[in-house]
Amino acid sequence: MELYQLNTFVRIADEGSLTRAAELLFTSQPAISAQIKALEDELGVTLFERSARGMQLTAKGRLLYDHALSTLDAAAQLKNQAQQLQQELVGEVRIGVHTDFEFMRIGELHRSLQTRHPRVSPHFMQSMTAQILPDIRRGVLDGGFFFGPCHVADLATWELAEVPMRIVAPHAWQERITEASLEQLTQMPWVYTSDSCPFYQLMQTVLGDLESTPRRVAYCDSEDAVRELIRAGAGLSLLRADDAERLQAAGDGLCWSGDTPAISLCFAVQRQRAGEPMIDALRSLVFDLWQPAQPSAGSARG
Amino acid sequence: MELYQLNTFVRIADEGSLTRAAELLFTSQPAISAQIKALEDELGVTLFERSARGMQLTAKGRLLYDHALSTLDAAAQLKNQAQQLQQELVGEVRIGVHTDFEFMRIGELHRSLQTRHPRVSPHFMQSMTAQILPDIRRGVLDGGFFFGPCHVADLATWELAEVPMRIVAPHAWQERITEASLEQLTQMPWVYTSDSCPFYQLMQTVLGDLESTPRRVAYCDSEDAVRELIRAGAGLSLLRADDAERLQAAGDGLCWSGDTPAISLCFAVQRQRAGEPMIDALRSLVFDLWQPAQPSAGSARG
DNA sequence: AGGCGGCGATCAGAAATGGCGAAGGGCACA
DNA sequence: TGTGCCCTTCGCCATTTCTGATCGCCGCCT
Repeated sequence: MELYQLNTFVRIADEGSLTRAAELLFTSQPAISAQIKALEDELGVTLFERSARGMQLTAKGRLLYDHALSTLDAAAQLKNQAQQLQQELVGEVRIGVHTDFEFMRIGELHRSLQTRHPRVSPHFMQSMTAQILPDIRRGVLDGGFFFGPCHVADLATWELAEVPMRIVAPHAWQERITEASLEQLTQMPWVYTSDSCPFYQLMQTVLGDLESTPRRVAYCDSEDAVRELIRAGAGLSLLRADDAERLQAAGDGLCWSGDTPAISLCFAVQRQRAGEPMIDALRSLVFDLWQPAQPSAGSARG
Repeated sequence: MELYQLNTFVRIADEGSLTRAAELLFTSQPAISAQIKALEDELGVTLFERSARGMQLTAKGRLLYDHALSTLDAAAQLKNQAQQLQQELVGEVRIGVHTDFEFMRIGELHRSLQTRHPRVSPHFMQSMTAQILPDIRRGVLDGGFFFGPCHVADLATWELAEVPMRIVAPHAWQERITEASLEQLTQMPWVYTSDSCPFYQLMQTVLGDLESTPRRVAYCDSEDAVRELIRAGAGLSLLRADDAERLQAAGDGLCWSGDTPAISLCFAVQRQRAGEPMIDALRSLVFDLWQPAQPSAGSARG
């Protein structure tokens, strides 16, 4: 029993005539005669009464007709679903997020993903730059945000924005910080991040040129820990400007007034997966959200 | 897209391996590989991810899997239904009933039919012997009861029972009837039935031998009319014994005490349809109900 | 009553399709 | 680096399916 036979079956039943059904099915009359014969043989049921005026369902045929219809219906639904899925993205994407979700506008990203690709379910995994890049490499993540430097040899990366930074001190250090030079800040105790962290590299850039190396009183991996240590009066550190100002507004820290270089907010995917529809859609949505000045900056070209 | 492809599809999905699925389907591995390839091409959707460990559903494949299952399910239901219908009788039977339904135990017949052949819906059509036999001939009725003589040239008939008859007179004729001879009854006015009615023939049998032909004051077609005319005092007539006694009990008539020949209750179907399962089942149920002495009496042999 | 037209069944040959075994390439695991 | 497993591809064969012609049947029209 095959679908083409069932289709023929209902067609003949609807038309009441084998000959007319054959025309509608763009085939010959003997062909579908044989199909029905085979179907009747297999089912062990006479489906039609043959007469000089055509073919008419028997009582049993009428009962089986409904089942044939629903079978064909289910098959049609399958084809429809497939048709829809053809153009549609389906599956999961795992996206690494290296800093707080609010700043990264993950809510907006999620909303636009849901709208444009409703069958894609995103996993937003909070992590750190130092974790995210190897996870993308290993395929644990499909894409991820990170803080620059943007160029990463073996990944496709794009710079999304420049994020202003601030040097922040504990609140109690007001008189020591105000008017202090960068040189003078170096003498004070610093809360450092691990050396794989881009903040570390930024600190090296800012402080590394000076003669005196800064005093490191602590190392930590997360911005949250940095904030907490500043709040606790442990030492100075670098924070995103918006973060730093919030800290200052809450009376938990002080922003140093001098210039501080910005850091690049970047996005990365595996280079060899850059052409995949899912990856491409993800990149496209991230771009829509962040509107980077040069859409394909960074190492994506290389 | 055909059912065998869908079957292969779910089999591979369940097994997670094309090779194992091929074994279970008693076919070769290249064969079902081609089937899936054709299915994927037709649907425009990649159903499986191929790896060195086997085949695994893609996200889209997982969505289509359910539809494939329900299609196969509907097809299986069709086959089951057909399987059941193979041994089952389905359709309508039209049965002619020549006298009142209660006497003919139509309720019981209906019940046994419903029990043994639930998909058969009977039409019980009240009629008269003179109508029923031609209706069977013409195929308007599939079978029917009638009053004998049982032998009907071109039909298959069976005698079910001997039904005792009575000569019944109006209630007011008590003194005229009691002790009257058949010869004397003939002198009185008679309610006759049409000459195609077996009651007529029975009357002819009973009265025809006598010298004096009976006085016919009325002709009518239905037993109901006969009863009513007796009740109204119009004349004598023949009735089924049970009917006659009920009439007498109600004070509406008098049973003549002399002997009256019985009439045969018979059942008929078209001779050439005697082998059809539906006809045969009907006959069988009628026999179960009436338990005739010689199951295949009458002209069924001839 | 007889001929005509339409319908489904059947048949032989042709076309298409599905299946098989062998060979090939990729990946994991040892 | 080699071995084994797994899916794909290829050429060939067997079976199925389709086609066009023909037949027999029945209802309808003349």
